[in-house]
Amino acid sequence: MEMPLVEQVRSFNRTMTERVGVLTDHFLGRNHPLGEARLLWEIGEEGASIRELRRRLGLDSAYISRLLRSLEKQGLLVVRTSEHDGRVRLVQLTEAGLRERAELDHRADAFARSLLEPLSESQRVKLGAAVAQVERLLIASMVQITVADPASQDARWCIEQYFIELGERFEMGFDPTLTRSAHAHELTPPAGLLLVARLREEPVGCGALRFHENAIGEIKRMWVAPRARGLGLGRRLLLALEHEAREAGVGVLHLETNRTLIEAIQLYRDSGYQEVEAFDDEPYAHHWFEKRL
Amino acid sequence: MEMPLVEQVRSFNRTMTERVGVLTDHFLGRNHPLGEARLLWEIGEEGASIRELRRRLGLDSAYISRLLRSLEKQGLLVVRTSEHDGRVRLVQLTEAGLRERAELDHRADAFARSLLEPLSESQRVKLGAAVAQVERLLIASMVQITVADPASQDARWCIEQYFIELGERFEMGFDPTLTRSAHAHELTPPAGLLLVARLREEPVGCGALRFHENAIGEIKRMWVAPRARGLGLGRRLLLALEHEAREAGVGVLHLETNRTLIEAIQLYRDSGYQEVEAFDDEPYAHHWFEKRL
DNA sequence: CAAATTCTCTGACTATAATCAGAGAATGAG
DNA sequence: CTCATTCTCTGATTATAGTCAGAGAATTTG
Repeated sequence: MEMPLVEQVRSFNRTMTERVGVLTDHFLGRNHPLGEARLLWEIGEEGASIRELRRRLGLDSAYISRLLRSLEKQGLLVVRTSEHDGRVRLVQLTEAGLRERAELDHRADAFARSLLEPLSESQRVKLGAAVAQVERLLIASMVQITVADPASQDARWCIEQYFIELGERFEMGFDPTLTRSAHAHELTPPAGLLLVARLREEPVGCGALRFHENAIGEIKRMWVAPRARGLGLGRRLLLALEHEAREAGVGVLHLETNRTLIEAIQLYRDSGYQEVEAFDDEPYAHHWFEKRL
Repeated sequence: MEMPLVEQVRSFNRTMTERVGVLTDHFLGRNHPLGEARLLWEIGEEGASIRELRRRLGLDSAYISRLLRSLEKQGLLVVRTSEHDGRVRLVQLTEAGLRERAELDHRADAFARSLLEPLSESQRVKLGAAVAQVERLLIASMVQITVADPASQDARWCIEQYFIELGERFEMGFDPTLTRSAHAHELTPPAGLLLVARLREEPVGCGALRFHENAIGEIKRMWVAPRARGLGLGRRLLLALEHEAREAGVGVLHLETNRTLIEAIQLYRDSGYQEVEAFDDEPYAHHWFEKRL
C-alpha cells in the first residue's frame, strides 16, 4: 500500500490515460479527425478570432488555416475579417457547426456518465470530492511564479486589481496617491523586484519586495486573484519573496497591512511573522510585522 | 461551487489531459515516435510475445510488425521464435533497448516530480490521498460484470480460486466434493447462471445463482479476487445477481455461508438479508440468510 | 512616413500512424 | 490427415498532423 508519491502519481496517470484519456481522443474523433474536432470545440458558441484559437490550441498558423478551410467547406463555420483590425479574422460556427458541436458535447457527457454508472451512490460522492481535490491541486501546481517588469501589462493589471480590491475592502476606501510609494523603479532590481504568478499564461497574483538600508526588506503588493484563491498561492508567493530576499542578503523582512485583510494577516502569522510596533507612517496600515530570515 | 458530478468529471478530465496527459504523449516522444516508444515501454524488462503486445496496445499486426522492424534495426530489441509454438514470436530488449527504456522511465519520473514540486508538503499529502482515491474508484468503474459459461476458462479459474480460498479460511479446510453441488449445468440458464467480473479482460470475481422451485433463488460462489477488493465489487456482484433473480421471477433469495467469511456476512446483512433457520444441510455453513425481492 | 511587426494564407513537403489484402508457416480441431 | 485457424510478415495505400518558407495586407512603432 505504501507507495512513494511520485510512483503514485505515475500510476494514477496510467489509469487516467486508459480510462479518461480515451475520452479526449475518441469523444471528439467520430465524424472528424481529431484536429478538426478540437478546433470546432474550441471555437465555441460565441466564436473566436483565429489568433486566439492558435494561441489556445498551440497550433501552427498554416495548419490551423487548413483546418478552418476544411471545416468551412463542410459548411460548419464562416470566417470574416475583424472590423477593428483588418489583419485579424473572426470565426463563427454556423447552425450546422453548432449542432455538430452540441453532438460532441453530448458524447462527452455520455462518456462521463458511463464512467459513473457502475459506481454506487456513496462511491460517486467520494469520487466527486476526490476529483475536485485532485483538480484543485493540479491547477495549483500549474501556477508559475516569475520575476516580472512592473511596467509590463500583466504586472500593471495585477496591481490595478489589487488597488481595486483594497478600495472595496478598506473601510475608508483606498487612494493610491496617499499610500507609501512603490513606483515601478522601486520594484525593479536592484531597488526591489516584483513577482507575478500566472496560470495558463494569465496573471493570477503578485507580490513585491523593496530593498532598504541595513539589510531590511519590505514586502508589498501581495495579491491573489479571487479565482486562484484556495490554491495555497499566497503562501507560495510569500515563500518565493522570502527566497529572493535571502538571496539579496536581506536579514529582516518588514511588512504592514490593513486590519480588513484577514486572510493575509493569518498567512503572515502562520509564516512566522511577528507583529511589531509601527515602523512607518503608512496611513492605511493597522498591523506591522517582521520576520528574521 | 456546486457542480453536477458529470460536469465535474469532465472538467477534471480537461485539466488532466492538459497537465498529466502531456506526459504520456511527450515523456515518451523524445527520441522515438510515440508508437515506437509505447511499444518499447510495453515490451518491458522481461520481454513479451508479439501477440501479447498486439493485444495490450490494441495495434494492427501489420503496424506492430513494422514498428518492431524499425526498433530491431536500431538495435534496441531482438525477436526470436517461441519454442512452444512456432507461430509465436518473442521480443526481448537488448542492452541498448533496456537503457532506452530506463531513460523513458526516468523522464516520466522527472515529469511526475515536476508536478509535485510547486506544492507544499501538506498539499502533496492531500494530493496523494485524493489521487489514490480517484484511481481506486476509476478502476472500480472499469470492472465489467457479464454472464459467463461456467465451463469457460475464466469461470473455472474464478471458482478454483474461490475453493482455494475457502480451503485456507475454513477452520476444517474445504473439500469441494462434500459441499452441496453446483455443477456447470446448474449454473447455466435456465437452471441458474454465473456472473464473472473482469478488470481489463482479466477475471477478478464471480457470483452464481441457482433457480429452485417455488420462486426461490440461491446465491452461490460469491468471490472477489484479493487484488480487486475494496472496490465495492462484492456489492455490485450481489446487486447484479439480485437483478438477474428478479428478472427470472425469483421471489426469495437464499444463501448460506461459513462463519469465517466475515466480510461476506457483513455484506449480506448490509444488503438486507435476514438470518434465518438452516434451510439445508450444507456441511460448511454456519449462517443461512434470505431476502425477499 | 518608413520600417518593423502582426496576422493569415498558400504551396511544398514530411513524418507518423495507421489500414487492407494476402501470403506462408505452424498449429489445433475434427 | 485435412481443413480451419492463428500468427506474423510484406507490399501497397491512405489519412492525419504537422513543419517551413514566404507572400500580401494591415497595423504599430520610432
